[in-house]
Amino acid sequence: MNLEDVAKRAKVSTATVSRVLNDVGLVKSSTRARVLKAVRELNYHPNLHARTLAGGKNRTLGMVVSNLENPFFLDIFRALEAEAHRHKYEVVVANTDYRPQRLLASVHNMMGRRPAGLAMIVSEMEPSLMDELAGANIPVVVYDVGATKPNITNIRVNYGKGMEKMARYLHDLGHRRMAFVGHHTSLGPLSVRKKSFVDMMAALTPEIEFTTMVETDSPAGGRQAVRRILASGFRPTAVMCVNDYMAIGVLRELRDQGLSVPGDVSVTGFDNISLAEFTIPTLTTAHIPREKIGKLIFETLVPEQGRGTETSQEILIDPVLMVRESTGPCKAN
Amino acid sequence: MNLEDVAKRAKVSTATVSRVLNDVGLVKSSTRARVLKAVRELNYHPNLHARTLAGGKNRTLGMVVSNLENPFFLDIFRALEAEAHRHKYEVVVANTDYRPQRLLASVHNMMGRRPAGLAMIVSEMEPSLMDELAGANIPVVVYDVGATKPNITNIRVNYGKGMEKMARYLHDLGHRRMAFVGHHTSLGPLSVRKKSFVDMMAALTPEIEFTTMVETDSPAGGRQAVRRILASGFRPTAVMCVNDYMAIGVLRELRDQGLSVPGDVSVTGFDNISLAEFTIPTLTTAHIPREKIGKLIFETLVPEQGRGTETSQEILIDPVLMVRESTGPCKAN
DNA sequence: AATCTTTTTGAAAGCGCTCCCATAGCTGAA
DNA sequence: TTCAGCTATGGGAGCGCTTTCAAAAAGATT
Repeated sequence: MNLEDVAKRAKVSTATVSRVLNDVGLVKSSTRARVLKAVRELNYHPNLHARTLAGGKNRTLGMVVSNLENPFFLDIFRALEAEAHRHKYEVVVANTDYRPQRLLASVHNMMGRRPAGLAMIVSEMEPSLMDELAGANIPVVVYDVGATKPNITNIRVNYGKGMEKMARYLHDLGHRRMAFVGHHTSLGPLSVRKKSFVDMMAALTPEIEFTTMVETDSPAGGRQAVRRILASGFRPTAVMCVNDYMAIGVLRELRDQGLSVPGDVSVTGFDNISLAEFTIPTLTTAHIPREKIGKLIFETLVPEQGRGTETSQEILIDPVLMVRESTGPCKAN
Repeated sequence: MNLEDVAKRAKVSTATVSRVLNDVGLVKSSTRARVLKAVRELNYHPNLHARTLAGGKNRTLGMVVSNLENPFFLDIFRALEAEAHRHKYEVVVANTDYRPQRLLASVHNMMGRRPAGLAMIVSEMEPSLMDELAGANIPVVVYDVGATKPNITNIRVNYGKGMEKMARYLHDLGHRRMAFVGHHTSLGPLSVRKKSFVDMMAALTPEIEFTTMVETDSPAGGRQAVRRILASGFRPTAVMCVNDYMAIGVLRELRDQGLSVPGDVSVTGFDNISLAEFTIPTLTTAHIPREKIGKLIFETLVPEQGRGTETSQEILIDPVLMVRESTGPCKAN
C-alpha cells in the first residue's frame, strides 16, 4: 500500500497525492476530493520512514530518561508530549534505568531515528556523550547535568538551594539528627543533592549526619535505606529523601518499624509528584515544575519560526518548599 | 553523514559498508576493520528510516496504552521492552489517556512507522478500529477487549472471575454494604469488572450495592469517588476499586474523612502494582502478571523462527487474590 | 602457467516519499 | 483567433540504505 496505489486509484500522479496529503501547493478541489476518497478507501497511511528520508524533516522528538517508573520523569515526558502534540509533533521515549550501557544504546538508537530534537533527562551522562551530542547536528536539551556546551541547552534546577531550604526548615523545627536517603550516589545531579545536605549539616549541626545510598530509585529503595539506617543504630529525628518516590518507601518502612511520622521522625521528599498528596501522612517536599520543564524543552528543541536557534543557553529553575503533614517539630530530647 | 561518507573514508563501496554494519555476507577481516574504524571516526549512526525503507524490515514494535501514568500499563510496557531489548528490538509507546481521538491518532502514527508488530493495551477500542487493525498487514495483539478477530491475538484476563473471588472474600468477612469505584464505565474491560461486581452483589446481598464512576484513572479519581459515595449518604463497609492506582486515593480520602481502614471500611484494589505494598495500610488486591503479559506480547508479535505465525489466538490469564492489610472482618452491625 | 574455484568487492536497482521543474489546461485581453 | 498569465498536474531526481548480480581478486589444482 503506497502513494502509487493511491495515485492510480485516484487517477493522478504521486506528486498530486503528496500535495494533497501535505496540504501544500495548488490542487483543484475536485481532484483533492478524489484523492482523499482513494486514501480512505485504501485505508492508506503514509510511510513515515519514506517521508523523513525524502523530506529531510522529521516531526518526532526523542527523549531519554533515567527511570520512567519514577513519576517525576513520567510527568516531564507527559508535559513534553502534550506540548508536542499541540504542534503536531510526536515524542519517542527511551528508558535507561540508570544504566550507562542502556544510555548509550538509547542515544544511538535515537540518533538513528534522526529526530527533530533530543531531550536528555538522565543523571548518568558522561562528558564523552555530551561531546558526541554536541557534535550531532540536532538541537539537544539536557537536564541539570554537566557543563554548558555549545549547541546544547541546559535546564538546571537549583537543587542545592532547594535542599538548603529544606534542611534549614527542619533545623528550625529543632531537628538535629538527620539522615539523607538517596540512590546512585556518583551521578551528577543526584550527588548535588547529597552534597548540599552534607554541607548544610556541617554548617548547622556539625558531626551529626547520616547518608545512605541504595541501588534503586523506588519505594523499595527507600525501604531498604531505612532498614540500613536503623540497623546502624543511628536514630534520626528527620529523614530527607532525594526524591518523593523513594520517600514513599521510607514512610512505609518507618511505620513498619513502629516509628510514627511526623511524631517520631519527620520525612521530606523532593519533586512534589502527585502521589505526595496521597501518602499517609502527606509528604513535605520541594516542588519542581515538570509542566513548565516539558514546555521549555519543546520550545528549545523546536524553536519558533523567526526566532533564530540559540547556539546554547542555560535555564535555571528554583524549587519551592511545600510543607505538608510528614514534617513537624522535633520532640526528641 | 551517510553510508557513502563512510565508504569513501574506508575506500570501499557502500555495499561493503552495509555488509559490515549488518554482519551479513563475507568481508575480509582487514576490510571490516577499516570500515569499523571509519564508522568510529565519523561517529556514524545508520539512518533507521533509510534502513527500514530499503530493507523492508523493522525491528521496532509499537505499543498503545490507555494511561501510562497508571503503573499497571507502565509495567507491561517495561516488561515488553525488556523482552524486546533482549532480542534487539525497540519499543515505541503511545499514550491515549482514554481519549478515542488520541487513540486514532496514535494508531495511525504507528501504522506510519511500519512497526514489526503492534500491541494495543487500551480499554477504549472500537470495533471499526479492530477491523482496520485486522486489515493492516502486521501482527497485532490486543489486551482484553473486543471479539476475536482473524489476524489479531487477544490476551484476556479473567476479570470476572477475579472480581468474583474478591467479592466472595469480602462477603465471607461479613461485608454486605459494598461500593464499587471505577472510571470510564462504558469501556469494555472496565465495564466487565463493574458488571461482575454488580452481578455478585445481586447474588450475595441483593439490593445493597453502590457504584461510582469518575472521570480519571488516578488516585485523585479514587478520592473523588469516595467523596461522592459519602456525600450520597451511603456508608459502605467495603470499597472495591477497579484498580490499585485508584485505591491509593480511596485509602487517602477515607482517612481524611475519619474512617479507618480496615477498621471501619475494607478496601480492595486490582492489578497488584508494586505501590500496593507501600500504601498504608498495604492493599488487598488481585495479582495480574504484567511480566508474563509483556513476554507473551513479544512472543506473539515476533514469532520465533520456525514456528509459523498463528493467524489468531486467544490467551487467558487468571488473577490471583493477594490479601494484605486493607481488608478485615466487617465490624458494623 | 593455465584453469577452475572460492572469496571478496562494486555497480546499480529499488524501497516510498518530497519537491523542483516543465508542461498542460484555462481564462480573459488584445 | 491568439497569446499572456494563471492555475493544475505530471515527470523524475534524489533521500540513505539493502540486496542482487556480476566482476575482480585470490587460492587451489593440475
